[in-house]
Amino acid sequence: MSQKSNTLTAPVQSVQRAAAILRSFTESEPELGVSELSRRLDLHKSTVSRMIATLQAEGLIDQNTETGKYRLGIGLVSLAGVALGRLNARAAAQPHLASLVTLSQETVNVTVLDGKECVNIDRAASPQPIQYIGWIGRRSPLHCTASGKLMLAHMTPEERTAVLPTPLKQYTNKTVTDSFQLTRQLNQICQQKYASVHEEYETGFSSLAAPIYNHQGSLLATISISGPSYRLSDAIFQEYLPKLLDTCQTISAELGFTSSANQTMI
Amino acid sequence: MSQKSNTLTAPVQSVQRAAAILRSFTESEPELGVSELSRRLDLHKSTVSRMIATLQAEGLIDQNTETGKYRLGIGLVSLAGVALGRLNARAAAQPHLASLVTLSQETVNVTVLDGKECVNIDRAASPQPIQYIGWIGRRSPLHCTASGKLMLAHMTPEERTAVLPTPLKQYTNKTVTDSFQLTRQLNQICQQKYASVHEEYETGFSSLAAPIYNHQGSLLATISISGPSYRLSDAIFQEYLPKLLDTCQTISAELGFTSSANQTMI
DNA sequence: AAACAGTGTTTCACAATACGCAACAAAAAC
DNA sequence: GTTTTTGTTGCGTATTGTGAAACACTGTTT
Repeated sequence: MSQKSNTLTAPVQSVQRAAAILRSFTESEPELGVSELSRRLDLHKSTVSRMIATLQAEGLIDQNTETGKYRLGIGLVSLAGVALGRLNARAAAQPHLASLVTLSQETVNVTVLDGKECVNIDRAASPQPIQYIGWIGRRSPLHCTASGKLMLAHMTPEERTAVLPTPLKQYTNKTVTDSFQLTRQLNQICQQKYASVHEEYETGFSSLAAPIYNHQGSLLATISISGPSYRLSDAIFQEYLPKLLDTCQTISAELGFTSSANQTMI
Repeated sequence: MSQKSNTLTAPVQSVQRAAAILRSFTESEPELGVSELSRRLDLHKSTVSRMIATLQAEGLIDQNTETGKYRLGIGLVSLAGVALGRLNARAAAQPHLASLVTLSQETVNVTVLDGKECVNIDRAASPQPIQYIGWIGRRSPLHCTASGKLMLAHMTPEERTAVLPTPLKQYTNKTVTDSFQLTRQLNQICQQKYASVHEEYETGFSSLAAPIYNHQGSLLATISISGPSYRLSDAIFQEYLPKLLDTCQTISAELGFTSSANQTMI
C-alpha cells in the first residue's frame, strides 16, 4: 500500500527524459516534432533527436511519413496489452459490462487507481449517439468523479492527503473544492458503498460508481455508469443501483471476496 | 570504441535497455524480479535495479506488493490510449464490428502492420464460449495469418523480404514455409482482395481478412473474422465474405478512399 | 533568384552520467 | 542454525550521453 522510502537513489536521467518525451504526446496533441519537444521539455534539439531515434528503433514512437512529425508507436499498445492482461479485475468484469449497458443504455467504465488519478481499463460503450466518455487509458482526477471519490473513500486520511492536490482544482462550478466538505461526502460514501457525481468534472455529465473488491477485501477497481446529466438524475441512479451493486458483488465474489470478511472502509 | 559505427546514429543505451526491460514482461511471464531480468538481459543487478526504480517513478512499471516482483504499469495503458487514438482506422472500424460479430458469431479483429508483425488494435468478441483469440496489442507473424498475408500481398518484393524471416518459421504442419509457394499465394490474394487461412498459425483456428484503405489507397488496416476451424470452413467464409468486403469498403470510403483511385497492388 | 526562417540530423570534445564492482541488508531456502 | 538468493546502496571510474555549433533540407519571403 504505502510506498517505501524510494527515489533517494539516483534515477537514470535518460530514461526519465525518454518517459517525459512519451508523456508529451496527448490526445489533443498526438503528433509533435523534435523542436517542439525540445522547447517544451527544455532539452536540446540534439538530445531529443537522438532520444527519438532510439525510441523509434524500439517501436515506442513512429513517424508520420506525411507530416514528418512523430507520434506514439504501436509498440506501446502491445506493452499495454500485457499490463492489462495481469489485471484480473478487468477479466472478471468484462462479461458483465454488456448487461449494464443494456440496463442503462449508458457507457460503462471499469476504473483503477494509479498514482493520484484513476484510469479506465475497460469500457462498454452506450448505443446512444451522445456517449463519448472516456477511452481505455484515460485518466481522471479523484476528487470530482464518482470512481475517484469511491477510491478516496477507501483510503486512510494520510493516503488521501498524499494523493489529493492542494488546492483542490475546480473543474466546474459544482466541483467540491473545500476539503472538509469533501471529507463529509467521503464519509457518507463509506457508508452507502457507492458514489454518484453530477457535473463536478465536466458540465453536463454524471456518473454512478460501485466497488470491486479482491480476496483480501481491498478495493481493486470500480465500475461506473456515465452519461449526460439530463438522462441521469438521482432518481434514475437509484433505479440502476441495485443491479450495479449486485454486479460488483458478483465480480468481487469471483475474485474471492467473501462479504463476511471484514471490509475496512475508513 | 574509437570506431565510429556509420550504420546509424548513436542510440541512447539506457533507453534501449529500459525498452528491453519493458519488453521482457509478456503475457506468459507478467511478473519478474530484478535478478531474473539481470540474468536475461545480461545486465548487472545494480543497473536493472536503478532502471526499474526510474521506470517505476515514471509509472511505467509497478510492484506487486504481495510477491515483491515487478510488472508493467498502468502508465503504459494511458500511453497506448493516445497511440490508439490517432489510428483513425480504428475509430472508423469500431461501429461496424458488432454487426460482423452478429453475422458470424465469431471474434472480429482489427489489425495493423507494425514492423515485422501485425498487431491487433481493436476487437469485438464472439458471444460463443470458444472464442479467445487475440487481445488488443497481441502480435502475430505475417506469413501464416490471414491479416498478415493480406499485408504482405500489398508489399513490394523488397519490402516482403525485409519483413519476412528466413527461414519461414513453421508453427503448425500447415504453415507454408516455402517462399515460392507463399509468393504464389500472395499473388492470388492480390487478385481476390482478401485472404483466408486455416490452421497455419495455431492448430484448430481459422480466419478470413479483408483490407481497409486510406485516402491514398494504401493499406491501413485489416478486419478479420477468426474462430475455431470446425465452425469456419471455406464454404462458410464465402458466406461471410460479401458482408466483410462491403464493411471494409464502407470504412475505407469513410476514410476518403475512392475505389476509382488506382489501387496499386503489386 | 537569393536570402531567410523554419525544420531535423550529425560531428566532436568534454565532463557529467550511468555503470560495474563490492559490500550491504533481508528474506528465503536448506 | 547456516547458506543461498534476493534487491538496494556507496563509490571511483570511464563509458556514455550531452550541448554547442555546423550541417543539410524544405518551404516561405523578398
